[in-house]
Amino acid sequence: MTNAPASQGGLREVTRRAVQAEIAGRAMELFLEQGFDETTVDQVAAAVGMSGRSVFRYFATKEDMVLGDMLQIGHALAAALQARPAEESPWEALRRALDEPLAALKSDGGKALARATMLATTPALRAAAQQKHTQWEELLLPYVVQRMTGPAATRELRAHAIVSAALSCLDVAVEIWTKSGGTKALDTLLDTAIQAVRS
Amino acid sequence: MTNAPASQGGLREVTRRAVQAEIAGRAMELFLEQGFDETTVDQVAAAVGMSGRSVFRYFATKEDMVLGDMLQIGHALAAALQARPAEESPWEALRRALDEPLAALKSDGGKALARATMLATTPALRAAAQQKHTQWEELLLPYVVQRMTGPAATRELRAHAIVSAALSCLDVAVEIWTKSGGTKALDTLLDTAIQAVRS
DNA sequence: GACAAACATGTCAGCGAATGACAAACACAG
DNA sequence: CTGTGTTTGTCATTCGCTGACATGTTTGTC
Repeated sequence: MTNAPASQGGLREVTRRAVQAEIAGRAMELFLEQGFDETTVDQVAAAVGMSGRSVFRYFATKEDMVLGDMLQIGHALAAALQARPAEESPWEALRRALDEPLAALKSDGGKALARATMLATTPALRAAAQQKHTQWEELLLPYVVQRMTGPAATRELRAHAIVSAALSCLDVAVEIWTKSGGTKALDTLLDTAIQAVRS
Repeated sequence: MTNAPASQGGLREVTRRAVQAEIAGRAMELFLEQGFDETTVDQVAAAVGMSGRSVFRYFATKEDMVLGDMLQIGHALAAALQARPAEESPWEALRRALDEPLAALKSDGGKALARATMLATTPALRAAAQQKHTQWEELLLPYVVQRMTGPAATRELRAHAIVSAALSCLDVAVEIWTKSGGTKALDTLLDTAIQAVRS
């Protein structure tokens, strides 16, 4: 009546996001405190005052409490890639598209670093992150294919190889970055990695 | 004790390997028949006539029944890389070191293809395979670092990037290979992928 | 304001992977 | 045969995760 349903159940979606963020935040605290594997889902649930079952209605897996936003970032990355000028080569466009997420990591200060460190030292999280990484590849692939020249028959293969290699460079750069305690410049590391690969 | 004093005390180790192979074989049959996720460890155990608990004394995880030999291959790969002439560039040496495992895949006929297909379509296996892939990186890294020229400060970073990119190329090539049903030449796919990345 | 549909939550029950503890069966040295 | 060490089975338990059911709580409609 008086209120337009904004965006059809918009309120529900807002509260849902809020609860999700609350869970992720508390979970992150506990994980950093006592480790990811050493923290049970029920502990997280208790910390936010709900049942363990309900937590799984907000996150499909325990890992998603840490990596839940990576899919969003992937979409943002794809959008940024699509927005790059068509003249840029695949490598160039990919590198530029990574600028924004890279800056986000830097501005986030120690929080992103702590997260990256935990991610690097927890096998279960590493595995989950690599899965997201694969999703990114699928999101980015079409926009790289568009930029490919040369024989059409191998276009998909070559585009896929470039995307995968670029993300590998990102991973390596982030790894060295975390090992350095965040002192080294992440964008320089990435540039060096990419240049080395393209030697 | 998942690890072994290996070469010493041969008989025990031999029987152990034999049982391991037996389990892996039966497991593979069941997995291909009814799917990896749809097969319980107890089913595999029953098929080889032992308790579920004992199966876990031969394989640390269910995934290892499929991927158990990947670590060995990694060591073989590292040895092959080390054996390449010192004049070869990192990329060249890595490519040549991959020749043998590639040939093994080809000669194995449909078996390797079926395995690769299941691996590609089962998230849990993909994740585990990527973990082994990371182990490979660590095994190969030192021998690539040896081959690096240029500023020493970034040598590790650049070497790591190249190794990671090379294995990414391998993954992409294998993926297209499985999608093609094994018709396309795997080594050509890999060459094309590497060339594209180094553009 | 009443009512029905949609949604969120708690509770209970269960599956399957993985681990620890203990006892029995076995091989093998002396 | 006896003692030692390894392998295996059995039992119990933890933990991630899912399904089913019941109970409220919103939300939108008449």
